[in-house]
Amino acid sequence: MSTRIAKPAARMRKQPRQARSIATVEAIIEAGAHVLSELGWAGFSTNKVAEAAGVSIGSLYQYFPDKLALVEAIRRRHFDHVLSVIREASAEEKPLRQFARELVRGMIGAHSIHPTLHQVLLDEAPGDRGSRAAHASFQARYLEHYAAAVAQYRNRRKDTETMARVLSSAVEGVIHNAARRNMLDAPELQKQLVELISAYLSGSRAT
Amino acid sequence: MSTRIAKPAARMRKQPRQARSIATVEAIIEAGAHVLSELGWAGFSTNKVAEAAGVSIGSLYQYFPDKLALVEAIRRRHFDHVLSVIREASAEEKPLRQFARELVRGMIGAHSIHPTLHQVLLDEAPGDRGSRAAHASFQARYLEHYAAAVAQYRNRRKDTETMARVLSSAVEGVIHNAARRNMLDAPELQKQLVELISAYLSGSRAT
DNA sequence: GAGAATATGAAGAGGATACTCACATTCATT
DNA sequence: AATGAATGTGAGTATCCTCTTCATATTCTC
Repeated sequence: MSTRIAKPAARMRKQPRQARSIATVEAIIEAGAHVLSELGWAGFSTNKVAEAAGVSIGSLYQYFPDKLALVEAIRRRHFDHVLSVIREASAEEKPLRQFARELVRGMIGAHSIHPTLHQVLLDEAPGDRGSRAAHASFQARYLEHYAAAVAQYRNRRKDTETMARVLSSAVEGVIHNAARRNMLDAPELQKQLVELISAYLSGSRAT
Repeated sequence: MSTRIAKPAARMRKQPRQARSIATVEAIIEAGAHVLSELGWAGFSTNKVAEAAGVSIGSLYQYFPDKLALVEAIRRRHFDHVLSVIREASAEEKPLRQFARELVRGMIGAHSIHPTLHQVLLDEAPGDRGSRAAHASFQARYLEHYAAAVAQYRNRRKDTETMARVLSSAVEGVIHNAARRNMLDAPELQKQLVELISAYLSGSRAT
């Protein structure tokens, strides 16, 4: 990656300049992700986020003009993370099984801290204004990566997109479910998930 | 369906006796499922449910002592439905592919009306008091059915439970996702889901 | 030490919530 | 047709949270 440009800065009321304020903003976003994942969009209130961040509510509004701007910041951070994971797993050509293993490892990593954040972000949290576009674009790129993998391991040209959709939602389903039951670390679960992916992509031809 | 015995009646303030009130209660439960699925536990308010049911808020409290009793009624109805679907699909011995097809068809049917009800019921909605037990018991029986199917098509004795877990959550994930995008009826999606199940259960033996 | 950056939290203004109750309507039964 | 039970109504209560602001206090940079 070329020199990290401070991201387009998501709608902010004021740019943090000192190290102290940068840490504050970071804490707020992190706490926001936590609250969002734990309580859902329902329980996501600015007061709770501030408290969870160990910060005054005033500080929150010092940097985020409103609730939505905060959600957008959280969304952006999470999406970036997830995309990088898939990109890495599907980079280079590698044996199917290895791809599956890396994908599972990466996805579990991306969800183990905030188990349901992904779901909430996609399904519950509203995305008014410009975020609608970013949202769709994330979904598209997300699926693209899966589709690329499918195309690579499956010679059939048809149904690639559908397969990508099925695969991604299956993986998400398993991980989400495991997270809810604190089973994300169970190695046999990881193994079985790898198995599921491999089986589907290698395609058993039994009737 | 054999003669439906009026279920043990979930905690109710008053038993509906006339046809009119039975219809009212039914409308309330149905509307409740709708609201719960559409707005999540967050947006689930008794006032909204009453309005959606086309009934006065007073009528709701005529039969349900409080919000939780209503959720329990909704939960009970949905769980019964889902269980019967799995039971039917995994009844008798049948070829793997046929089992998969029937399972997919049934699960899609059970989720097409209230796409996310299942998730909300399991993850978000609280279950104080005695419902905790019913909740766990449902989960257990739910998994049992999957496990039975896994055991039937897979000779390996090990990991049956994990496989059941993986399978069920994968299926749920795909269906939930498809529902959110109004793709539940897409035949190629159904086909691919059947494929996924079959592939996993018939087990590709590549390392 | 001056001025900017950062942090605070009580308070305002508004809305939503679960639930009650006194009353109106409709039913089943005679 | 009449009577009492069953059913239905919805304005109203009290409570709790919400998002956000602002005047003030602290901490940093230079």
